[in-house]
Amino acid sequence: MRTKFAISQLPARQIGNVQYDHSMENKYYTPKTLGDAIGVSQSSLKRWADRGLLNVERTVGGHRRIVLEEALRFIRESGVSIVKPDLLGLEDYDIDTEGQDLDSADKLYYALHAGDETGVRGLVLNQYLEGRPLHEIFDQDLQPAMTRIGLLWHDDISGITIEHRAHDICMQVLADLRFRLPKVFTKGMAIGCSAPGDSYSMPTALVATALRAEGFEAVNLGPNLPLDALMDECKKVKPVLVWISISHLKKAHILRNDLRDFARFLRDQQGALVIGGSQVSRLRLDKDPFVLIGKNIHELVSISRGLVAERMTGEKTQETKSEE
Amino acid sequence: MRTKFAISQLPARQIGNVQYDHSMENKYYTPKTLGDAIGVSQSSLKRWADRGLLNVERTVGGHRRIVLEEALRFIRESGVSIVKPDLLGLEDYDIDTEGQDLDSADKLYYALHAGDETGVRGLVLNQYLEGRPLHEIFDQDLQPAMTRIGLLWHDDISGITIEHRAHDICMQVLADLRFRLPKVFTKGMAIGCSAPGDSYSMPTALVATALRAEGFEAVNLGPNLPLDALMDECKKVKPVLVWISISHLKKAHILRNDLRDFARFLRDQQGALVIGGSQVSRLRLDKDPFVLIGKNIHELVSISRGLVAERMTGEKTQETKSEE
DNA sequence: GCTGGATACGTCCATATCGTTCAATGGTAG
DNA sequence: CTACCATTGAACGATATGGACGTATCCAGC
Repeated sequence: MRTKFAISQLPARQIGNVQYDHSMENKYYTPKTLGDAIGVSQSSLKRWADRGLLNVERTVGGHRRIVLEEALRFIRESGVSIVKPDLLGLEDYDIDTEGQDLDSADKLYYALHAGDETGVRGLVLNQYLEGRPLHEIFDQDLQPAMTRIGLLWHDDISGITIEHRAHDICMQVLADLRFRLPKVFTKGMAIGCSAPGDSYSMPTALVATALRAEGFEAVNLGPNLPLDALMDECKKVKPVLVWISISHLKKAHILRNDLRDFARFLRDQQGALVIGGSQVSRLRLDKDPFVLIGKNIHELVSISRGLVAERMTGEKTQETKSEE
Repeated sequence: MRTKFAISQLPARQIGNVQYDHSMENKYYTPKTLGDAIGVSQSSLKRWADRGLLNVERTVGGHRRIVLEEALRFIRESGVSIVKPDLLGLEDYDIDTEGQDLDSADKLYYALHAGDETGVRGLVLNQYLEGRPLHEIFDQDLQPAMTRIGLLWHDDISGITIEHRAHDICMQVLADLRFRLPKVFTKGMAIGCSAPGDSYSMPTALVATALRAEGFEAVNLGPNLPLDALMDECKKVKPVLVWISISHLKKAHILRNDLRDFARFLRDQQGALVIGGSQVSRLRLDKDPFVLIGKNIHELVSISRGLVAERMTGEKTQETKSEE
């Protein structure tokens, strides 16, 4: 094992172009990564390194590189706390992962599986801060993870508790997220719920959160809402968009007709109905021109953008002259 | 008494590492920020920290950094008032009461009725920071307000949407609260859910939050959990306390027997079962010496304190391995 | 191999915080 | 009223922090 010293220039050793030193299985971190991970500025990190508090190696070009063990030693001995553990790859939910690299969806699954509330929050928040759209995180990470956890259900009785706990954690993180989103509601009102008889609360919460991120003033009415109550509310607030999530379906034929009518009612007051959820296909409403279908949250968000765009142009012509 | 505020999504500028404009991970506050926020000099803050009244972490260079939860705990327990809420990521908030004097329960009712999410959050947090115990806020303000809103249900169809919306807001505020509580789990593990067949999610969330504030590592398994799944989980984590909320009751006789057995099973592994909720009296379990009944959250919290006290004395004779 | 955007380099500076001392304030007991 | 004690906020020089600057390096994508 090669000795590592700070400050003085190390012998030329090309480590810059790879993040891994394959010969030693060492992982290097840049000052930015480590700085973000422990929540200090790069300036401070540089100063500490130059003072010898943190041992760094240097690339040929003079850039600092920090080995994982040294980063950990420094964190432990200096007493600084880790703000974003996942930046260091430290979220080891070692259930059946043998040191392999996990993508964000896998990490989320393991964190949910382990009931690690803080971990889940951190993972989702970081993804969002790194610029990933919420609908993408939801569609590609959160929902698959929950589906996967739902499958445990069949294997073992403990799968039920894991699923319930994961559900609770998701709802908490969603609430946290919804609250932290900038409250700029430029696109009008959106309102939604789960279909009557459907008591799944997560899908509709996901939609509400994603739509808030899109700039809608999204009001979530939660699971299992009678359609006439929803209609009554729509008469009052005139939403641009109404979503209904359908993850559990009892009386398909009744709901189908109700949704048809509801969509037309909304149309009359310049609103649109978007339905989604795992059971939506059973309703066979894909031919109906007034009922929009979002197969996932991304689609729903796309539809919402279309609606707003259309509304803009529609209002512009309406200002001048309204023609049939 | 002029501290009325809610939490703002726009955080204090320049705290710690933040380089994104709307920092979602507001981790640390500097003495200046906190001092300005509560209107005291940095000198006093330093002295309090040195005397151990306020827990601070230190940067490598020795500067004090305060985490938000600790700041809120200190504000709450020391009774200082917040002068500039926005510095802590809270925003000035005053509900429009048209001059009339309303108590906090009434204000909460109106805010919930109006769907004013920010208002509800502000009111609850305000009460909490003024030193009122969470269980008291829940028992005397939140639950009565929700009950009152539930009554609207009968008058008018719009009562249904109001109730759903209020429920969603409550769940959000609870999540927010749970997140802001200091995470010191000194009293052991607590675990709970709503009874099988009971799909009300709020009571069990209230309990989880109150128990966290009490120092339990409370895990909420949400509504409608089969008892055998709960039992399976209890075998694994050996909770000190298990709560079951019963707001809706179908097969009373079956559940009664199950709960009896469950309570005895828990007893055998040093745990206690506490049940509560509006339908609890129908179970007629008040004679059973092993099934504890908490008529409200305050009672449940009291019971939990008793349990811990008893456990302490019990362990003193046992002298098992001590923790660091 | 070349190239462009992202990132880090070294350096400088404004501001914040450090530990400490000291004067002002306010309550209390004699 | 005075003497005493506790608390507070302001001041001090020294140090720490984070951001800004122009230049240099890194590395992924072609």
